[in-house]
Amino acid sequence: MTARDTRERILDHAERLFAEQGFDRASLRSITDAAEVNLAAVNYHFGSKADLLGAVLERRIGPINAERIRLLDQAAEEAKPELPRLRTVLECFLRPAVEMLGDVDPTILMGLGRILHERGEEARGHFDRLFANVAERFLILARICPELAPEEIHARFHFMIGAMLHSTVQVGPAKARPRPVDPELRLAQLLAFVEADFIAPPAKRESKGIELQPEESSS
Amino acid sequence: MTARDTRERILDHAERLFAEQGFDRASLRSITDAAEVNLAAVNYHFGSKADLLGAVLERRIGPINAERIRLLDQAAEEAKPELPRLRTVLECFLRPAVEMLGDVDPTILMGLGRILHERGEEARGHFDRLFANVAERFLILARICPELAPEEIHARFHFMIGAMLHSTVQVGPAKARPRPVDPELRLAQLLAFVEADFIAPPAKRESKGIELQPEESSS
DNA sequence: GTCTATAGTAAGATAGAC
DNA sequence: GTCTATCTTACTATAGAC
Repeated sequence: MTARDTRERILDHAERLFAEQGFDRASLRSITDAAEVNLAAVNYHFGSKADLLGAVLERRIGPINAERIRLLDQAAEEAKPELPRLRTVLECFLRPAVEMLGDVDPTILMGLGRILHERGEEARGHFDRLFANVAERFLILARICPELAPEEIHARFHFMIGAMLHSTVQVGPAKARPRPVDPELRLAQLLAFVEADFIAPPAKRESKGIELQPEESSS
Repeated sequence: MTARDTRERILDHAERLFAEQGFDRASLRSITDAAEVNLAAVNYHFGSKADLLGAVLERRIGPINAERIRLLDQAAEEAKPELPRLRTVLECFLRPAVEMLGDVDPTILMGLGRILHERGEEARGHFDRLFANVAERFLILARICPELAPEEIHARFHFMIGAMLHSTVQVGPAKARPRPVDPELRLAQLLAFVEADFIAPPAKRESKGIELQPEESSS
């Protein structure tokens, strides 16, 4: 077995087990046992359990974010000397995720999405690092929506990311979750939702979007 | 300090720490330190960490479910010899939660809601136990919606519970979450959403309700 | 790069004195 | 009921042979 095999095998099973059980409950032993590699290989290749999670997320999200930037550059080029339309920019953000994650087991997507919530502050580090480039490039939104203050743009961008993550956390029995949906349809729905969020006037965003079902709980 | 104080103090701080950090990361030691009680008191009063979580959930959800059943009995009595209206029954389910949780710190509600997701199978036991009575009584929905198969009723009921839990998992930076919303407004919104879910024709429930933002992820 | 063996830590649980 | 002290277990991480 080559070193590359070992690395990939660890990543594959770490991803699955993190998603299935959460970061804390998935032990390195269970991961290396499943991957049929030695326990010490994790620290050799990744340094620590936290960095292993980082690598897992990087492998999924990195290519998506690279594609986002590629599409955005292309859209900006085509629109010159104007700015691209809001919807176009949002599509540059959403399309790579919908397309590149379409074939991934939804259970894994849900699980990884949950992990980014689960461990607020610790995951925040991974999160910020992974999205640093994308967030910076998509500041073009500030020029497309000049009526929104920078903090407002920032909040809405985070809201958009959050809505995507949020929507991964499916609830109820598995069979109640209808599965295959046409990717273009999904993209259109998501786009409509997110665009509405960006078009909304500043301030006073109480009863909109995902807030439509107000916070409620545990019962 | 009386025994009752000890019990309540443990429950208070366990609830907070479970909500803030999740079940696994909140250690019994951190809980007993915060509550200023002895470590062994947890096992004395609750038996185990898992049972402590059960008691925390019971304390919040138990009274709500009791009130749900009380309201449903009352509605059924008033409607005799007819069946109560669908909306009335759903309101019997939703109102106690909205009213009785209105004053609870949203952070705690979110945290507890997340825990019920977080640890799928383990939490499922608590979940089923806590909702057993309520689920049984609300089978009256099957008679009110005779066009829906029993499994369909069951799925939609779970979907309703899930939607409530789901909506607790707020995302994005804390300041982006607008807070105080009029309870009656929240109830009305939630009711509209849930009623729409129940009124929908059988099968083919793909692009409705919370599914409106399709499953998507990690990016 | 891979392995064995183990150090070091933190956790849940409990026995037994008071 | 409460406390101290301890048992047992599981984990991450690493040192060092190969």
